[in-house]
Amino acid sequence: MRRASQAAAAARPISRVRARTETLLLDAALRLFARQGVGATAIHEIAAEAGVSNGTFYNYFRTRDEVVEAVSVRLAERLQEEITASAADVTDAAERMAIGTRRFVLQAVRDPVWAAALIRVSTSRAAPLARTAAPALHDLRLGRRQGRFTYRNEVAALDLITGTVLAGMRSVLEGRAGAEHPALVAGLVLRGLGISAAEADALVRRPLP
Amino acid sequence: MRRASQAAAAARPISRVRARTETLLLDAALRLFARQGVGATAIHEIAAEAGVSNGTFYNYFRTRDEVVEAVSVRLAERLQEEITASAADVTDAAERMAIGTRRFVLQAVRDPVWAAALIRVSTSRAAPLARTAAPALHDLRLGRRQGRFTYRNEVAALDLITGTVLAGMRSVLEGRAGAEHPALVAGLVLRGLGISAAEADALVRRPLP
Amino acid sequence: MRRASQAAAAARPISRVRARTETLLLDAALRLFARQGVGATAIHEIAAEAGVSNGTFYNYFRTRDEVVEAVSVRLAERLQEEITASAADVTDAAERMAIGTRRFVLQAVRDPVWAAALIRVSTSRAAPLARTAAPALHDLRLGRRQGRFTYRNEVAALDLITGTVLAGMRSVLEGRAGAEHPALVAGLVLRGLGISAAEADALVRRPLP
Amino acid sequence: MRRASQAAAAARPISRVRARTETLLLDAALRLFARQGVGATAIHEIAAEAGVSNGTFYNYFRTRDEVVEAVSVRLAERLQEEITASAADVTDAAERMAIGTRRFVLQAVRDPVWAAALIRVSTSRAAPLARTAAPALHDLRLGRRQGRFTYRNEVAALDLITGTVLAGMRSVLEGRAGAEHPALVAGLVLRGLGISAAEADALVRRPLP
DNA sequence: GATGAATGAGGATTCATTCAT
DNA sequence: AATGAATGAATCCTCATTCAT
Repeated sequence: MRRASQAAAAARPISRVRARTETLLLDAALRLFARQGVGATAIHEIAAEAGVSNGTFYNYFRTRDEVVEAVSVRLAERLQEEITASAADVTDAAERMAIGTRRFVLQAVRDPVWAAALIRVSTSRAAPLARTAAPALHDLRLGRRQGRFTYRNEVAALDLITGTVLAGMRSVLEGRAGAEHPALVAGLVLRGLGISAAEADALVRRPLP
Repeated sequence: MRRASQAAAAARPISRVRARTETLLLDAALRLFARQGVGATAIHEIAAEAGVSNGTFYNYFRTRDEVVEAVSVRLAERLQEEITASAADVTDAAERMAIGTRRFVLQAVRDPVWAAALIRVSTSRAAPLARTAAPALHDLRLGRRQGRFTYRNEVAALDLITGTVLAGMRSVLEGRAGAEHPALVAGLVLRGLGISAAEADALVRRPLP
Repeated sequence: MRRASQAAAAARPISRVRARTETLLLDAALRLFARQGVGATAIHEIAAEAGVSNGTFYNYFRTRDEVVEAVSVRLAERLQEEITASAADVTDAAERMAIGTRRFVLQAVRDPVWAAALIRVSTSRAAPLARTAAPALHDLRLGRRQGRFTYRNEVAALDLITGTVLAGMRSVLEGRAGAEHPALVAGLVLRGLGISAAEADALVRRPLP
Repeated sequence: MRRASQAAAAARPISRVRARTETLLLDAALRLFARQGVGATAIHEIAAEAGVSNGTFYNYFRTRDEVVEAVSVRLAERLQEEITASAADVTDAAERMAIGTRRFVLQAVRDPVWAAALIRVSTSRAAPLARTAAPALHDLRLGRRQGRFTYRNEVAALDLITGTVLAGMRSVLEGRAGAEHPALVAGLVLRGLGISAAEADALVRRPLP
């Protein structure tokens, strides 16, 4: 991030109208990606869903990939806030993990559109997954340092976490899961990371912050 | 009109030529799905890859979804054989699970095309996943009856198994994983299902049958 | 019609099987033309409707136009028989016309498939109309010689006859007409040709031969 | 956001450009339907004839049937004007009929493209015929109330009028008819409706308004 | 004679993108 | 900033026709 670009940005403050239209477009894209998937969503549909004209889209994004990218960033940002807000002052890695995994699956219950978009986007592009998984990786390492988690390989442990959580979200979206699903999924992940069954149970029963 | 020909006509014996062309098309589709994903593969590409003309495709499949379906079935069938052959006379559910999960991830090492296609297809359609997961479900239930696995919810346990294995396969395909990955992934899954770390380690070290 | 071709035909008498398959194909084509129109009927549909394979069609007709032509001829031939048989020994042109026009419209009641095919074919090609109209033209001229019909122009008079009869057939096919329609249509045509209303009425009430 | 623009947006004011392109496309379609028939006209031909690109067509019509429908409406509209303008202040139904039928056939002489399109369209779809025939039906009923026409059945009488006129137009288009054809056809129709030959002759000789 | 697999030209349709207003 | 008309490449799909068996 160079000074110059910052200065340029400062020089032409984004107008309120422009910001609003961009939000309309991003929200529309997110809804459609969730509903129909990334590949099946046409640009004119996004424009129509946002209530603007076809051409307006191109005042904001140059290509379709650019919207997909922007939507991913937006999804990731919401995640970050989610994670940060939830577990800011929790220091035990196991507890952090219990919170994070449950929040994700819970979010699929609360905001299926968001969850569907996350799944859709994360299966269509490899990049954003890394971004989304960053906090998990952080807690994983923390847990090992704290002697809470025992695992031989970081990549495999991340597979356990991200794979199980994503599958859990899908189960929620497809109606196979009950209200307990966030806790159940979190419990299995914790056991996989070496937490005893009893403690895992206890951890996932604590109220979410 | 002889009996034989009548019977033959009723059975609609698929001609050798027809069977061969269908195989060419399915193999071509599988390769392309693996390489580019389902959504990004045009029908004329499949035809070209199979070395037949554009129109020939439509003598075999009516729509693109129909090929996707056929490819999934084919992938699932290969799995079934794989699983069945590998663990036919293993009775301990934990050992069966150790075999099955390792075989899947190992298969991603050995046949990346197959693995990529499986991942691509399983994220683009919900249906075939159930088919693929059937043996896992069987072993899961068996393990509970045998007192080997402890889990509170079947759906969540399946999320653990399928999610982790799929993520493990992705890690292999994307070059993040080493030669041990099949065993590592299997070990984490077993621990998640309640097997002790020590025993899980032992189970995933046994040579594959 | 040259001797040579007759001799040739005699030399290779059309096999019973061949004649039968041709009939199957022509009947199938006629049904489909009636049902869907000439333009919307694919050759493989004709083959399927006839219960033979795709390629067999081409053992009988070289192009699609050839079937259309053959169907028209067949339609015209049936007409000729119809007309000839019905009015063979009727000498009064007005009565012949009363019979011919009624027979056509009546045929639409009795064999809607035939009628629909005739309409479909006669609007898609100009040629067969002339063939079909030949007997009407003959009776028209006869009537003038007999002093029964008064009209100033032959083309216009033919327009009256063929136009009204075709429109009458359409009304029958489209369900707008009752059982009396053949007689009603015939009566109007006769009056148009100069027969008094009273006599026209009497003529179209006579039983058909 | 001003009132005016809101109202305008609600009314969706068809832009001048849009209206012009639509006219180009409709005119092009009409010419091609006349020249080659409805079924033999490809959409890219219409676009080319109109001088616009292939895709532009689809900004105006969703399917080919939609253009056919639009062309029929357009033809029918022109008819209405024709009829209305010609016979606005003629009260005698027989005279109105003499005018209407002659105008139609005359129009085939003057604007063969229009006439060919009308014939092509009216034989390919049933619906618009009703629209076109509406004025004829009106005059028919008027004539019966005035005691000018005698006919037993309305459907049959309409068959006489529309059938004969269409056949007359075809004769004109196919070069079988002379300059008198409009009057000749009209005369035959009138006689069919019960007008005496002498009076019919007189009526169809009057100059057209 | 019959079969049906293969062909490929041609038509229908979609959609990302440009641009003048 | 927004509009929406126009574009044309790309894809899907159909179907008449050929030909080896």
